[in-house]
Amino acid sequence: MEEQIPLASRKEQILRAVVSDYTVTGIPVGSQLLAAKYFVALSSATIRNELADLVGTGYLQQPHTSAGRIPTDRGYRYFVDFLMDQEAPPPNIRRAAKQEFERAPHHLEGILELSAMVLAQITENVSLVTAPQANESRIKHIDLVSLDPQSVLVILVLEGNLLRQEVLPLPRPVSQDDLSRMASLLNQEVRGATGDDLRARLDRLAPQELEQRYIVERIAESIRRYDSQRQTAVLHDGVRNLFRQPEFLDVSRLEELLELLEEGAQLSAALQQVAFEKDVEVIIGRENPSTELRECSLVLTTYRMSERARGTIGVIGSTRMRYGQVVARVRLVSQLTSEALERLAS
Amino acid sequence: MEEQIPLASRKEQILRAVVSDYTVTGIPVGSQLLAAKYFVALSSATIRNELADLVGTGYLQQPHTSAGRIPTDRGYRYFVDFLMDQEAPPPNIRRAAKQEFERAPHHLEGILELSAMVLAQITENVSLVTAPQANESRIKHIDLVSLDPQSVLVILVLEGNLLRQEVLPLPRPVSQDDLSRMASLLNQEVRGATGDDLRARLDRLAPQELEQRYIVERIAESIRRYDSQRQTAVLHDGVRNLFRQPEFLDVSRLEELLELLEEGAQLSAALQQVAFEKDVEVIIGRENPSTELRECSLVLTTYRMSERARGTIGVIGSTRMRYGQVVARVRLVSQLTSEALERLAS
DNA sequence: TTCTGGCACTCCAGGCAGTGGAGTGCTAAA
DNA sequence: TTTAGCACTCCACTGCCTGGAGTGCCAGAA
Repeated sequence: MEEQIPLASRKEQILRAVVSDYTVTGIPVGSQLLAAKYFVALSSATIRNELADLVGTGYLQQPHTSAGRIPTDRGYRYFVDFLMDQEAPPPNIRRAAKQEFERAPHHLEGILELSAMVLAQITENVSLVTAPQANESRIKHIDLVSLDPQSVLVILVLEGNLLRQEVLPLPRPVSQDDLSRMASLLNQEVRGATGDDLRARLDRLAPQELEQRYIVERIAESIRRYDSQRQTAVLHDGVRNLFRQPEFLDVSRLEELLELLEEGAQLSAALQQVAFEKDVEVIIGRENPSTELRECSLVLTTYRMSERARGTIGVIGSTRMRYGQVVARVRLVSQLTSEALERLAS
Repeated sequence: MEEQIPLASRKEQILRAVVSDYTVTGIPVGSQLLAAKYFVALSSATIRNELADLVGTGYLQQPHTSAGRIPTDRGYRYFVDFLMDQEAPPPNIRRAAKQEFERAPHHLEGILELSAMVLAQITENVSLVTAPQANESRIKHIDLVSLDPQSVLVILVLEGNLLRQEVLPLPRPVSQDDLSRMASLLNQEVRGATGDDLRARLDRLAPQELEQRYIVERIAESIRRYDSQRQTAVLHDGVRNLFRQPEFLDVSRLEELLELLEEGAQLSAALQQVAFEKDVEVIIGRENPSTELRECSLVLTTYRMSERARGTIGVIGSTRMRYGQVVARVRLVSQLTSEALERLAS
């Protein structure tokens, strides 16, 4: 990351105007337009001089000689770091989002899906949400349901009221009554345990009964499998928003992005790296480690479910996005998500 | 549906050749190509005469005067009804699909997602799957987990090992022990009940305890809400397959279809209408009730979960698709899905 | 009657040139 | 330091042309 030398005030104003106008219209911004719309006191020639400087220092670029200017990644970066006004979401949007969350389901997955939906809607971009990371799932409750004498449905309630199920064949027939007894025994013992805890306490938990040992082993395995799956899953919503944007008229760009979304693993890696301390993080174009994302920007932040458990939420879109608006709205949804999830934690 | 008058045999052969070639290459088929590739014994002039007839009777059309022929919806229909060979999926595809299903999860949703994924992959189109319809969900098991003294997590296991959860506030504190007792009581009573059953038997089930009555009421409501939601949900997968097809180079067509997919309700209506008796149903272009789908074909069939419960599974894509191949593969996945689900039923 | 070779015709895709306009850089004067 | 003026560049758009693919039709062959 190279150091940013502050620009002279007027250059800043011009950069801001170019970015603001371009992010809204998508048309390269010329000196005459700037003079007429943003700098009535100045002539277009003066502005041309400044624009030429800004191109020289790498904040702006020209698609071709006789076109207006558009921001470079560096220009966006400067804008985001120093010039951007966070546009507080208008009251109707705020209200609508809140209302959606009032009717939120009482479980993790439902809330995350809702967040993805709302975020996509109010930012008019593609939203991304990961499940809470950085901690292992803890068991809240176990239930054993007999499907037939030789197989049992194991239901795990994890933190966040997350349900997980697994069908296990049994080495020998066990009745529902026995299963129920086993379940209530386990419930007393394992509340709050992680997959690793279970495995460690295996001998203490069930030295006697073969079935019980077997079931506990499989539960431990299931939780750990789930935890590792969860690391890579990235929810998304709002692909249809991309079609409205001229930069995605080129189908190959759309395809690239869609593959990334349906694939997920690469994105996941990018999202992991969002620092928890930071407020909202903006990653612009080529700043992105992955080359597929060189023309995309990410606006990311974290939400919290509990002291330890945090996840990433944000937006992916063209580098030409209304950063001020998007940042504020990502923050809004992150906050609503946190509130909904903290209500779950217990 | 107008009546189909059988075509003379040679016309049929030519129609078949046009459809076969066009569905693979996407290039309008000319008389010379046909003569060289499919009808060595005939001259291109002869074929031209037949082609002109087929255009006259509405089976083929010309994009413009000096182009080759492409099938009309009617041409595809005739092909599908009378000419199509079902191309049995090659052994490696068959095997790969089977393998995927061997590792299928043991619950309805997971299996349906898997079906959508596999079907999209092997047909290289967008797959559609609805949950089983035409019956109300039946309760298999109930569990009550105390979250805090004043709220309870209700877990329902429905047919197909489908989990449903609901958090209920309690009018007054109830301990986990009481909840467990209540749950085991309910389990004995309600196994196999539908939402309506519960409501009908409410007084018999729980005349005494306020909490129990309240919980049973909410369970009944939850199941019925779920049943009605389920009617409209349509899973889909494989949107990225569309990008490879030249007909979707036009972004607006993609957008239309994607909106339909993310919206879901309209599609749902179309899928409901698939007759259970029929084998595989093919709906071509304008045959479709919805105008958004006038350039799309659907290949649909049903899968069965149990005697009463069936769902719809199939593919949506451009009218130019390889019907013979797609039909056979939809049938394959439908069968694998049925097998996986019937293993669940108990 | 059916098929076929021949031929004139149609239409599209792609290349090419011309044009108007938007926007620029530079220079000289205010 | 700003600005008016001007020559210049480049793109987007249009019209034109051309080669080629494919056609329809007709007259003669089978």
